[in-house]
Amino acid sequence: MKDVASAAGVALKTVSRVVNGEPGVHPGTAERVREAIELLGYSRNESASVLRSGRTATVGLVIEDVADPFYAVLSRAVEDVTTGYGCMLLSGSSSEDPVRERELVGAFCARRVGGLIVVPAGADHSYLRPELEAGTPAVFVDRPPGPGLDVDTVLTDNAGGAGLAVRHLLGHGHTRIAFLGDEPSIFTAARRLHGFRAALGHLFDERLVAMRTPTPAGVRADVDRMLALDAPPTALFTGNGRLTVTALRALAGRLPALVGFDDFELADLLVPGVTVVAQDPAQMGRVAAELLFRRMHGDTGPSEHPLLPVRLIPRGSGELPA
Amino acid sequence: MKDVASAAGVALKTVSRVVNGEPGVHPGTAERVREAIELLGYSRNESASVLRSGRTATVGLVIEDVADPFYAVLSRAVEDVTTGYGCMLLSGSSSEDPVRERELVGAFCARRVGGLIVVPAGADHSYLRPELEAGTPAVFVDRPPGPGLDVDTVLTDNAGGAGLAVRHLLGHGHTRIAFLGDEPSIFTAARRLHGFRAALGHLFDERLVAMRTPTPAGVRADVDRMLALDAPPTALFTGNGRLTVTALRALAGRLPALVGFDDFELADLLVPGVTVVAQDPAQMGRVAAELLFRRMHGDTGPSEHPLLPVRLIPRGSGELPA
DNA sequence: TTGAAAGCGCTAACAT
DNA sequence: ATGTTAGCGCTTTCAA
Repeated sequence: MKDVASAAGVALKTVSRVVNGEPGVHPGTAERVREAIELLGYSRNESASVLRSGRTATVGLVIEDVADPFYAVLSRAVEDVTTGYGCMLLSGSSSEDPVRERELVGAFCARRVGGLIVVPAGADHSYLRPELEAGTPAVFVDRPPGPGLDVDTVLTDNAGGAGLAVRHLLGHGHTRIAFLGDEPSIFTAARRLHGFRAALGHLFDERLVAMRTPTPAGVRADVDRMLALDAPPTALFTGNGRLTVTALRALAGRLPALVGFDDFELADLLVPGVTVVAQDPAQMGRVAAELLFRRMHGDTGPSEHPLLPVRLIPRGSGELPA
Repeated sequence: MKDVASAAGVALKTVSRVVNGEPGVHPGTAERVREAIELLGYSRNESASVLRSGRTATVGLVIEDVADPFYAVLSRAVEDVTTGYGCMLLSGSSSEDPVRERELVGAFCARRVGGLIVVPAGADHSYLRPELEAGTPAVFVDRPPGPGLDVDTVLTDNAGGAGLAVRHLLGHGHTRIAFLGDEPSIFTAARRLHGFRAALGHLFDERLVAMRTPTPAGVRADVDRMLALDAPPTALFTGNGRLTVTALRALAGRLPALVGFDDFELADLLVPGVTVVAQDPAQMGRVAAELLFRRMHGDTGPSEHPLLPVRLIPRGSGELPA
């Protein structure tokens, strides 16, 4: 910057003004400065800028796994909003590991991000309190924070969606409906089980519930066990997109009626088409990012907790008769 | 840091030593410092550290679109390697826009990333030369840089893969094979067309080639046109994952034999299963990231250009008779 | 083993 | 419209 200033024959501060688009610079002077910048290949040192001004133009995003289409789409939506506000996105995958989640948040805070969007893996987020009090806003997405933390959340109507699926299957004559879900320690899995159970009422049967990390072998074992029961299920509700796909493979032709939570590409091209309760990960990302930017721009109102709706998309598998 | 120092009764520099794990600090002193850090909730200001030391512990990744499974998986692989080296990942989607690509690279350089991994959207990368000369290494992935830039690249054997697909279809008796590809200005699309043409030889027919951004309406129009020819194609080669899926929808039951470039989830569950020439985006990300870190660690050998192999996965659609 | 002082590149605050 | 000065929080260099 010093070099640019002397090349353009102006003071340091004038270069700073041009670089930051601040008003009060003669157009001719600005032009000379820009030429010098071009000539010298100057690029502003963001670290120095952040250090001095305290402003970052960067937000941090912690998700579970970018390679998961759900989070990939969510990431893209967050990125688009972020870009619209002239900011960059730092992001990382926690792989469902609370330690990694905390490391990522720590690394983001050390880089003085202006705000955080977090899909939490852990159940205790008290480590975030100092940052929140220091003025770094955070929005929790898909799952709420641990107890005692009053932050904005953007969640899906998990229980309602599960209820939708169950009522759809009941309406097609099913009374033996099984639930395949992720580990119950995961918030969304627990909420979906809750909605499933509530909608089934007295038809709920403990033996038709299996919850675990969806490995092919594990899901196959669960499916085999259930199909071998005296009164096997005639319908299946799968608690997330990965589970739906894993279950379809495990079923291998023995397909009972099936409704899955989460939409996925090609669900319409399978035979039969897969009926799903669809969330909108892009909307989730957009809503969370817009909320974060409102906070970053000084909105100090009470914390907000939008609940995003889901919709059932019938495609065939959920309309098979009992 | 100053507060921590006075709380622990030591000098600033000692705190710095502890924070950075530098040797030559009495264990007892270090412990006192750590307690003070814990007590005050201190977290190191990365911007100040970068400003002074010049080191960043951050790398930048420019891809086309995180929401695309191919790039999502590649991102994750890059992230994993990056994390292994104790670094963070800044990433952004160019949406196939050269201007955006350049903006992203500029933003990363302003943040003084230690290195860049770029899936280029543009055809001119001379803007990168100052950064490269300033010592920021770059690795180009999936597509090479514009002319005149001597950087490492990690590419897939696009032409070879297309040849593999064509020979597979020829082997099943097809002589009228159509090619649906992305815009020819995209490197991979051009290379795949090249391989397709070379493998077909005199059987190549201009009328059986359509290249464009794969919108549902556009692909449908192409497919309809080709199927209406006097001598319609009996087999189809689709030039990337998105195209394969879009074409499957457009075909809607009128499926000729089909081999697609790029594997995709559920390709095995469709009926018939979709035969593909599979790339390995995770390997691509890993190879590129490892190469970048070697450069960041001072390897100044001649630029490298690994060509990643592909493999044909027969699943049914590519084995349909002519 | 520990500390003091200088300065990284920039912007805020205050001149001119 | 432009310039001067101080200092952001850290690491480097050198000294004790």
